[in-house]
Amino acid sequence: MTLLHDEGLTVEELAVWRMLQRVQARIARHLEADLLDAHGLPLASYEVLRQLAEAPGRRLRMNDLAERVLLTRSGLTRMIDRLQRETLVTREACPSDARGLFAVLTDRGAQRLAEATPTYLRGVRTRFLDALGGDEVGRIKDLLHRLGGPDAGHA
Amino acid sequence: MTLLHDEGLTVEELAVWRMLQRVQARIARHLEADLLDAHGLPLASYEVLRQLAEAPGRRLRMNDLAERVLLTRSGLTRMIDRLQRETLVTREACPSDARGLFAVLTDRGAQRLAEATPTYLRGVRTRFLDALGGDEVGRIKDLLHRLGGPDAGHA
DNA sequence: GCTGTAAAGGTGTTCGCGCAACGTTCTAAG
DNA sequence: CTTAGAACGTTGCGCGAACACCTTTACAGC
Repeated sequence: MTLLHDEGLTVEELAVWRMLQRVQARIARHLEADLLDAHGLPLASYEVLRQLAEAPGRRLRMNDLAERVLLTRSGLTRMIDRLQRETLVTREACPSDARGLFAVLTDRGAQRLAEATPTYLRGVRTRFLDALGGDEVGRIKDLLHRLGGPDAGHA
Repeated sequence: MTLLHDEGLTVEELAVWRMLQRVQARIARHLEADLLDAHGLPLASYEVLRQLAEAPGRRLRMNDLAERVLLTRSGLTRMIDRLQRETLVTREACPSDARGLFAVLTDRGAQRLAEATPTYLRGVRTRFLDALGGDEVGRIKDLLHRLGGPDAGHA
């Protein structure tokens, strides 16, 4: 229980944070590689398509979508540009607010998502869940939920 | 316990992975911002300096260091270039292997690290640990350790 | 000794992202 | 009605990272 400096952190606590970083990065990198060379789809793009697929009307406001996929609005603009170039997504005006735009999943986008999803799920299974006991999923979920703040809950 | 596709994942399991991503990204972004505007030091640079400070002789082979900070070798080359420009790090030849280079922490680097560390630790405390009960640290450490694979253990 | 293979590190290039600034539209206060 | 401020999305810019490739060195087999 050796304390570090005057912040009252133990080395163990610090190590936990480092581990969290490593684990997340490692898994994300694997998933990215899997998706990329099986479907030419970056992980971030996959997440965007998935969010849209889950949203009512397959559409989400840019701002809203940006928050969900942890991108800035400008970052999302470029991402949607790319996806639109591949005709996986369209932009549609928002009737109730002329400032707003919807990102809308196209049929091709939905199909592409469907193709990639098995790869993604298999990756999550093998890179992540297999290392955990089934009962531990519930516990880690509980812990992460506490860390996720007030949002972060989208079953 | 609804299952997804044919991979045998539950929605809960998938949600846990998403949460892990969100939590890590959110915290890292906060730490980055804190370090950046208090000391003009990106989080990744901080991690490099810290790894060097903890290493015997304040030095690490480039390849070795790259793995620890989750960078490719080329990424680390540029990073060390930058840190060297600020005289926080030096490169030294490896006596036993002419191909090898050490990245070595300078005194200025150590000092800069010391200045930034309270900010870093305070960030980890407030953005991460405060949301956890003390007893939960041990549990999450155990879980992450399992996910971290054979390495990832540096107290 | 040579030769082939692998490893270490660096370089050219490309790409994705965040920040700051901008135009547009909505909304509230007067 | 007018005007100040905020919200939404986009754009110019610079930075940081990965990928593919290159040089140099180490090490194995013959």
